Amino acid sequence: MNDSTDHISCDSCFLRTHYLFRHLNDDEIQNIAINKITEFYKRGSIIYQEGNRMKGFFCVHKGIIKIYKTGFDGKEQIIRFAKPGDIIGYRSVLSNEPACTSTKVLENSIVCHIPSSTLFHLVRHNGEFALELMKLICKELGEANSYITDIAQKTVRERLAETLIHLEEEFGSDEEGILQLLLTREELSNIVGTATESVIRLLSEFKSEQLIELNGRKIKILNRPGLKIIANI
Amino acid sequence: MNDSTDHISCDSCFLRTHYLFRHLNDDEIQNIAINKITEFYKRGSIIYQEGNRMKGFFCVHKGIIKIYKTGFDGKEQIIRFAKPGDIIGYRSVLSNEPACTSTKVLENSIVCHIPSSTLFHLVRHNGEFALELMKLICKELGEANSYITDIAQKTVRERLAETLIHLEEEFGSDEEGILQLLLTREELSNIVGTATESVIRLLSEFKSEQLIELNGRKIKILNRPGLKIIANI
DNA sequence: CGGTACGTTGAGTCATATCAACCATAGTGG
DNA sequence: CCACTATGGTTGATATGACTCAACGTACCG
Repeated sequence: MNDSTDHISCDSCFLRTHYLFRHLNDDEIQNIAINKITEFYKRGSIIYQEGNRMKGFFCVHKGIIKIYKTGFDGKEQIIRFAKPGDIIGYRSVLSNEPACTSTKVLENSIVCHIPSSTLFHLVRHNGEFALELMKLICKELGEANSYITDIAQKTVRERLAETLIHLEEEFGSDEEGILQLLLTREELSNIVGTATESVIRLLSEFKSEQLIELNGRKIKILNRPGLKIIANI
Repeated sequence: MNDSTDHISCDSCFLRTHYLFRHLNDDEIQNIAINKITEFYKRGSIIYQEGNRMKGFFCVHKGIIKIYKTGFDGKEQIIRFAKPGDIIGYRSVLSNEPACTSTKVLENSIVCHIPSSTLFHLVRHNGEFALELMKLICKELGEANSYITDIAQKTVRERLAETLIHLEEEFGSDEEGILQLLLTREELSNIVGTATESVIRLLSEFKSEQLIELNGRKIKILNRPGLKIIANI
């Protein structure tokens, strides 16, 4: 399912100057470079699953990954997506608990595995890194809290409209205005928290209301403000 | 609404050796002691609200506080509760964003306000503290993720049963087996994410099924395993 | 004593889930 | 090359969980 490809150099990695890693000094980068393992994962492969003991976390270099929990009846609930620059699996490492989510690759991905010890060392010895990481976790927490309120209070129709808006904000759309991230109807329903059939029906409602255009998995937003009104945002 | 009562000494505070603060050295404790403000909040008062700019975070010394978001139609969604030893408001401080939740006092509380600068200083200079704080945030994040899955996939009946179990686990019950934390039906509905009437109906269903005993806000769990089966846990 | 907040119950409605059938597509293996 | 299977998408019919609205009871408080 995955190949080890040690081609990505940390020095030249675009993530060097972005996000989390901008406060690392040369030694710290070297430490990561020595200990990291770069892996290629094909679409459909699973990086880790609920219950796994994690030996480190992953930094996404390329690709898109969905992060989900499995409900007791086996239905997936998608929690978020990870894209280049995002890190996954850090929660379990920091808490020293088994993973509470699973991660599946949606677009062929290159991820770097960084061992737990490196993470702990950085948090302990680089305050700026610790702060940056905390900000990131807090951002995720804030989003999770909003998500809770949405799912608890909004209708499926509202949530679906909101999901479309979010998908465009997070992954953008191509020249033709088609959402970059192609999802199955079932995956959409696993974000919204509803039945697949409901997503299908509501999408065609949106289509007949001239809000979107449909072509298989390709979704084009025609009327963003209209969708936002439906979504109450 | 609140009085400044500077009686709580950090040296003798029971939180000194617990949770988050166990890795602080004497200087760091002194720094907190000098800069903190101890405040008393009466039942019903609001410590901070969505949108507020935070100048620091709060450490709960005594009392119980509910943390909630307000949906667009004004309905509260309770995210979690804070009890002695918990900290609140840190998310906004760390992210340097306005508060995204509001906090209301359910039981008369004593909280210590610790300024942002102290928090940042600790994270930057005490790696063990940073790690401990991260664990705490990660725990909250893990719970939020489970909550999302629950609300999205379980029925109201299942969620209400689960809520009762959680309330007992978190706050315990007295000698008679009555849940310590007394909530209005509306507050229960704001945890579960449903209408007040639905909570009332389901509670009396549970009662007639001998799962619980009701006496106003006092709820006594008679059949915990039964509730867990309903809740799917 | 009137006001306010909370709790309860009933009736009606609607959004959404469920079940079932069917179609399209692509990949597989004999 | 065709039958076979799996996966995903669509539609219709039906069932029902949960919400809304409305009325009323209760308790406490100033």
